[in-house]
Amino acid sequence: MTRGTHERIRDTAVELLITEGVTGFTIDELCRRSRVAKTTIYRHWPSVHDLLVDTVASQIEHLPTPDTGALRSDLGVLFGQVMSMPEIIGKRRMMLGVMQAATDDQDLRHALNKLTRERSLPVRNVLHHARKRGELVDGIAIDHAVDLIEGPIVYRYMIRGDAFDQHDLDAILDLVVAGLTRPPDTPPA
Amino acid sequence: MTRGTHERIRDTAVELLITEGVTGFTIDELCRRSRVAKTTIYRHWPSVHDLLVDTVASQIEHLPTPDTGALRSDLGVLFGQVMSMPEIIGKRRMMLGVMQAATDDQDLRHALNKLTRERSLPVRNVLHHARKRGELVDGIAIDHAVDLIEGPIVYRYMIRGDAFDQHDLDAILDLVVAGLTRPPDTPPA
DNA sequence: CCTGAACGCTACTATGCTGTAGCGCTACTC
DNA sequence: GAGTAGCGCTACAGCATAGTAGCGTTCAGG
Repeated sequence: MTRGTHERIRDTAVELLITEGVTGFTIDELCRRSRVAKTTIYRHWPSVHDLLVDTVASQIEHLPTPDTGALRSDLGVLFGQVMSMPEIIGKRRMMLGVMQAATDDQDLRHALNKLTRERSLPVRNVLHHARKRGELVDGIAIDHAVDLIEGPIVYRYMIRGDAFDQHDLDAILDLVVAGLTRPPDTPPA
Repeated sequence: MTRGTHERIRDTAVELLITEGVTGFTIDELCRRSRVAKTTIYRHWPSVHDLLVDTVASQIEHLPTPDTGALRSDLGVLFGQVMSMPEIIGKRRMMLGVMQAATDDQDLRHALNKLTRERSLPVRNVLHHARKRGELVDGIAIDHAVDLIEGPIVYRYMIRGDAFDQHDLDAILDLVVAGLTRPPDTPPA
């Protein structure tokens, strides 16, 4: 009965999407890699488009929210572990391709929105914790704070494609937190 | 002699790249839009790859560096005018496609690097001015400051594809400048 | 043993793309 | 008036892709 056929296709599809991107996400190539017949793939998914959307949606991952008691160290833990995932740097091609394809494809856009929303959830959480502790400067919108934190990191590794070591990460987080938090001697309003 | 053939192809190529992105950048489609024969296009460029690289390279634009005497207002002027360009939002698809294609293509990568470097030049300039005036906190690397400024803006409009009005821009710039500059009552070291 | 589900395989249609060959037309130049 | 540069047009080869048809094979379960 080869129960694992569906899973094998799905796993190979994930690997193919990550290594080759959207433009290389091909049924023929998927056949070669998975050693599954093309007709079998079409027995599981009606079209390559549906398979692509499914594959993108499967990339959702739920990250834990650190709670060290201070915004700066929370962010250090959060992005430290994100950056240490070896596979994330390899997802650059995938993400760029999906983002571009999503401009023309509503299904992909929905899947991608879920991905990015889920991805930034821990950042939102640690920001809310910081606000409860009175760390945050008054009047900061959480949305803008999320942009401020994720923007430089994503920009550097995704857009520019530059290397990104621990020193860079610390420097950027220091600057960001300096803009978001009140000076240590300033009491909450 | 139809002197304008080369220019007509080039102009249509720019329009095609912007509206359809890299995946839609096709010789056949270029023929349809420019009303120029396919053979004629190949008489001007040896391959579609060369034409694409040329088209990307032609998108370089030199922005003036504002000098209002303060970092915050410099950035306000700079990004205010960048955001007001109506065509820039339409270049999202193009940029995403080019960035993805650049991961596999050295020529495209060079062209893209020139583009982004030229694009961030005014930001670097106003940061150097701010440093000379003593506005910047000591020890900040200009590279990191550029990431901090451009990152959130690019992230929001390019990655998330969200709307971006004057209020959002001001809020983000306020936060960024707060992290980069010393408090008003602190004298330079 | 028989049936049916799941899968493999080959072949096929249809499309769209790159790049080239060959021929003809026009208009400028000498 | 002859030559020539630039261009248009049709046709083609070659390739990759999406998706389908038809038939054979394997294997579990009754």
